[in-house]
Amino acid sequence: MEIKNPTINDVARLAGVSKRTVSRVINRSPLVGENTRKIVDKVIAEINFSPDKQARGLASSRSYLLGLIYDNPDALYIDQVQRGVLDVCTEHGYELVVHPCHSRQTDFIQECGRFISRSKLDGVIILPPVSENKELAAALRAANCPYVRIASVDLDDNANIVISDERQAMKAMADLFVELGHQSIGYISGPLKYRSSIERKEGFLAELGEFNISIPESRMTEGKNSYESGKECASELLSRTPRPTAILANNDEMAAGVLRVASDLGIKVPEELSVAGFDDNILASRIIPSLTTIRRPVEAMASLATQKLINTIQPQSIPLKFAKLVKPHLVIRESTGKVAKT
Amino acid sequence: MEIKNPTINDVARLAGVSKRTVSRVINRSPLVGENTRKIVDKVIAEINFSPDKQARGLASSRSYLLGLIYDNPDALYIDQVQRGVLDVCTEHGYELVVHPCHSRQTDFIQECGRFISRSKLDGVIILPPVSENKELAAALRAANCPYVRIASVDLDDNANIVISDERQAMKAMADLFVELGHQSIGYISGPLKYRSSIERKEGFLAELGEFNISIPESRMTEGKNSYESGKECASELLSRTPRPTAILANNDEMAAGVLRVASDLGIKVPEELSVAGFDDNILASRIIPSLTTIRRPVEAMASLATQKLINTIQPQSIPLKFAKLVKPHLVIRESTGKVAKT
DNA sequence: TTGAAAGCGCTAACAA
DNA sequence: TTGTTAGCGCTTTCAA
Repeated sequence: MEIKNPTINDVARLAGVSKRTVSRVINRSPLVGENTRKIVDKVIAEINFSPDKQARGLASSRSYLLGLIYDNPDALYIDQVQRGVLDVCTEHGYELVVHPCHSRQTDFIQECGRFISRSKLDGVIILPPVSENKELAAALRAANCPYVRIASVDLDDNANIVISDERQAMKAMADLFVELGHQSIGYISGPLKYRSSIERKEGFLAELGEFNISIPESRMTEGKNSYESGKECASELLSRTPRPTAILANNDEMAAGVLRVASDLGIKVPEELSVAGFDDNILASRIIPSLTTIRRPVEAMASLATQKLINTIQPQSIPLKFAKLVKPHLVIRESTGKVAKT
Repeated sequence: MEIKNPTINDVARLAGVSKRTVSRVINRSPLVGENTRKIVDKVIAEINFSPDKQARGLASSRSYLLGLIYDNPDALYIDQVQRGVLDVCTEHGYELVVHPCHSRQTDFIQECGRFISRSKLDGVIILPPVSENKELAAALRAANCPYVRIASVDLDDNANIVISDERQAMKAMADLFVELGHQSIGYISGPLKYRSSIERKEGFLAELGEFNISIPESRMTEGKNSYESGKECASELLSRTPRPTAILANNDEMAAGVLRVASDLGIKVPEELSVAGFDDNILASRIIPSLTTIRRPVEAMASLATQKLINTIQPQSIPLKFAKLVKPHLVIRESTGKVAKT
């Protein structure tokens, strides 16, 4: 009792009702008789009908497509996000269209706009660091395009953002450094044009301050979050006298750069130098010595963001305990140890 | 002279021609007068019109959506592929929908079918190791869904596949091992249910054979391509007497496992043990010692696959020198060295 | 609670 | 070379 490509008309005919009624059943309208609904549902199941997205979209000006906008070189992070997003997407009949972009590009905002309009995306999820871009958010709001940002600072309404409390995580990292007895600490920040870099730096410094430890300017450098820049910053910090006994980098890539420089200089980690990063990317657990770092619940954040987005698109479709803040946590491995006794 | 949401009707009216003619211009039909075309193009530019994908799709039963099917844990690989695909996609007005899947799942084929039909994908690109799945390819062919596979062995028509010549690359790796003087070599293969694992293994062994070097069964293990299984296999191989002076793993993840075990056992790399992998993923260049490995031109392969796919969907749209075979190449780093003199 | 009919923006037979 | 006219499969006024 199957039909090749069943349409709403087939269902209507077979169920002995009108198209309109079938449409109501599909869209869970409450204005359908208990009995009628049953009959229609039965036919739908029998001929294995599922509504055509394009037709639906054309008629209702929706696409059932969500977009993912990012300008982030960390492939592992992207991959985890995609999986988290897709989990929720498929569950609710949405599909995910990816869009790596170049936020430095001059027509970046328009370019994103074109991306959204050319496929009539129902909404987008924006990853850091693009998520910090005010202009983009403003353009999206102006274009009436639902969006959710994933970020590390609170820069939007609850419905439009998922935040990881990185300040709090850095506090834990500072506590660890203190506990291990480090006083002479080097810090490699991310680009300070990003709020997240500032957030992490401030969180770390503030907590150290609680223990009356401060980091002089000469032991703070600004990196670019890349492996290469991690190496450059590490070379600089490790040439200082006295040499820091510990270095914290804004991410694992740069921390890997620190490990490399230390190895080249014959400095033993963690005996002579403790090193830590942020992200817990694949490197962190594989590198030798394995890296103490901070892990964000990336997939969970992505899922939450997607739920919020879908809830904006079709209100009340997902009953949510809409947490806004997610807690990263410290992962202690081999690269950190007690400061050497003098 | 802009219109809020210009449609084909606006263009037709303003250009003083019929809808049909505008449609012809949009679709580059040759059956349009030189003059008419100019006028229409001018109007299109003036009011910034771009055809609605959904409407187009509904009418022509196409979606301008391509799918990416994979079941591969290497995030970096996926990321590179996505970028390669998107490069070509956007250029030709297509969008990319991602679909990580579970090929062990029993209803895997149907699940992919649903993915394709629910968004009426115009075609899909399949990554290894799913790309080796015969059933999937057969189902796609039966469903008349254009596809291109990325693989390491020739298992389809030229139009449907892009191959990396991994056998050839493994030959180069074997040459290196021989050149460095290794005779006692350990090998960690990938799961031998995958053709690519077999291909790499055979390529390596065959070339060694050319130099009258053979690897006894006791120095060959079958890994699962994971870091953990790399560690297990390495423990096994390194407990053999005499100990191998070199170990080649089917991928970088497992090679990283070998480095870890060697480090734990106090075996110096490369002085006492040479190690090499395959993939050149992010680990390879960051880990200490950095890993000798093989790099495939992943982005280029992905772009080529996409061009082939689009060419299948709309014949002759891309003039192509349709290469089928792509050459990976050896990347020599710190983890390999001359065998220790006895 | 249900149905008839008019589109959504585009493509594609068929004519002219 | 160009236009007329139906739809594609669905949603949605409006009326019953």
